[in-house]
Amino acid sequence: MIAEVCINYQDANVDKTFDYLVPEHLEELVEVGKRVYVNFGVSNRVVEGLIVNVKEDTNIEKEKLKRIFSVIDKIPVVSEEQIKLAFSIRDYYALKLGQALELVIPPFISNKDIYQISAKTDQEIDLEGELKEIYKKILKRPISANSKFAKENKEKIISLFLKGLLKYELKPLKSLEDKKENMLTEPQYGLTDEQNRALDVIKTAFDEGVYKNILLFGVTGSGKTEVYIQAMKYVIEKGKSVILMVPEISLTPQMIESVKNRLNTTVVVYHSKMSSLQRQMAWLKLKSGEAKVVIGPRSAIFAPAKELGLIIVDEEHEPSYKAEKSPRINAVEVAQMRAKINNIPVVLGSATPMVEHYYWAISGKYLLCTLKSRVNMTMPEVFVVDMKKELLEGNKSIFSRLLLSEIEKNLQKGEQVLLFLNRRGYSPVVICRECGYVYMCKNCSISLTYHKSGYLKCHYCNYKEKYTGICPKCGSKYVRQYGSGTQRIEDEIKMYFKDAKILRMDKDTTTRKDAIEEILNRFKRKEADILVGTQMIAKGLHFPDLTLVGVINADTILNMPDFRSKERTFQLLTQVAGRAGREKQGRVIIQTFNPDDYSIVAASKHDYESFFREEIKLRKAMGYPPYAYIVNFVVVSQNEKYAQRGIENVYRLLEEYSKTADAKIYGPSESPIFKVENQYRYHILVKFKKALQMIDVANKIKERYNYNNAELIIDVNPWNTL
DNA sequence: AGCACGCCGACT
DNA sequence: GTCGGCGTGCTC
Repeated sequence: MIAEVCINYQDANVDKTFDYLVPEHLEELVEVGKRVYVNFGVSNRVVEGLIVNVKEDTNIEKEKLKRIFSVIDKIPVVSEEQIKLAFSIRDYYALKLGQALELVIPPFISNKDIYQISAKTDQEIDLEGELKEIYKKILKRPISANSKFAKENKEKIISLFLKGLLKYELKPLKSLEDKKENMLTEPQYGLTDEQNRALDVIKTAFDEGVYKNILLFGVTGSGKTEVYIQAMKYVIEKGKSVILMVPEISLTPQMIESVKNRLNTTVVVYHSKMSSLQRQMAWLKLKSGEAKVVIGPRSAIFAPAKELGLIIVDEEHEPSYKAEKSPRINAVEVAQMRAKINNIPVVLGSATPMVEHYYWAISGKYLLCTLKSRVNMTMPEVFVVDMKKELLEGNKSIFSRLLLSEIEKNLQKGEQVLLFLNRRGYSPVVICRECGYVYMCKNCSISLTYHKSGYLKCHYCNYKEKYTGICPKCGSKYVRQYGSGTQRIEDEIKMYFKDAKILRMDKDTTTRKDAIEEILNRFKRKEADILVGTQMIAKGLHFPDLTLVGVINADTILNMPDFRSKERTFQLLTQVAGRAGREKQGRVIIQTFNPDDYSIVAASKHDYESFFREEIKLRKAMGYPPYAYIVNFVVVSQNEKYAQRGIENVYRLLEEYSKTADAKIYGPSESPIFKVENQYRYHILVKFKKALQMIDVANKIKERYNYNNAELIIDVNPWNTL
């Protein structure tokens, strides 16, 4: 018996598996997905590894193989399905095997805090000196695998393991069962024809047992959630489990509640902010099959759901599904890989589908289900205000005359207002008027934002310094703040409407736990008339008396140097507009310097189709997705020279490997934000015509890049190239 | 990660 | 000549 083992998956430096001989006494314990201790390298040091495959004697020269000397886990910590998924992820994102496996290994397993070490027999064994002391201690009472004692005596404990005296096992769990609430309520408002059709498509795909993408394109309030719930019910009744992905757990409490109440099974939530014990419980419930539904953000796609039958991705266009840090996976793509492995359907739900997904839906690659009619709701009226014109006509304020008069009306009627600006702080730029000096972050090539607290802050690395009002370069007192963030909006609104009660919700006011919920509840109880905020107020909120939404500056996203900027603008405007008048008639005012831009015009008319038609033309002309597959090769180092040398290496490799592929190379060049957290960044953007060629070239470069002074990050299908 | 191997300059 | 610098590559 031979076990294929991935070594050191935590530090991810070894990018292949190794064959080990399984000694006879371990044959029964060895299983794919369990961790083992093995000797590794010339010095034979003891390392942890994960069994990814078990095979019978083949042609391998067994004399060359080392032997596994102990099996750590009683039950596999990773399923064979999850290992397959890790291999797919490694191939697609050109990751090292260890990096990919780390994604499917539950975090608490790495922490080892649910494991304990105990003695195998209850007899005192004949041992010498310190070993005896340690053994006696463990015999008396099992120790936590993560304890200080275990760490301090690692070597000796391992040698006790080698003697076969200790075992490694799951700690008995404290009973933390949450009460099963039996609040099963049936839907009132029955399914509409459109909903029924969508449900049938999902059921059929599930019954057929094939991998298929189903795009559920439904406007806000068209009842997507109801379709999800009915589809989940169907799948659960057939004994299979479901993963429901949501962009952000804190903003979807209503959905979680209704799923919990409506489904006759244990539903677990799976995300990084849970306590370690909560996560262990969720993990065990899924692993045992007790829980058939898991809800969570990006990381939930790796949950150990047993016999997976369906994956649903709600708000599939949300950027939070794409990881911004390496490994830069996209949970939607991972969902598709996992569905493919299991031969099951994926439902992608959105009111503003990602351009690629809609393109594939109308070209027949995906199935398309459309929900057009809104349940008990009307669309808000949208006004686009040309801020150039406002300026020409003498209005120098941040607010247009229309917005001010509409706010006034709302305050008089006692109805609420939402003001949206995609920028926190007071002013994003501070400039000396005498010498032109711009305050920059010491660690990043980013201008510092002035905050009302009297500090200048970097929104990339959180560096902050006290604001003195005196130019550090020339000593002048004529330093001025330019542009506005949410803090300034709040201040200026107070000047116009002295009696209005205002709440602000952005990253700065929501650092405390539960702060988001608190602010939203206060607004819901009508303790404030106006809510000012960033992105986070755009999603899923529902306030009956909110009838006016103001977008202070629609251009902040539009002007980003990114091919998705128009799509993001359309999505965000549509989303934030959807907050107005969900029960009463609502109004939306969009302030912009580009009133004719198609993304803004289409959003104001609630017209996805016309936005898509314009956007897809542009994508085709410029050779962007879905007409190309993009990889961003980024090389990063604290030392500018090293980063430069690294990217030159990548360029040489690219020239060599992309010869036979249909590829266009852009760069190398400095990344748009050259320095972040004291790391210099160079990048090369490559467009491929064929996905397979992209994967092939990216993997070859990963294998051949060996310049240790600068790290190479390969971003497949990037969402931002800053 | 470690460790060995090997190709080059420095130097008893 | 050979000692050791570190760049490169391997570890079942």
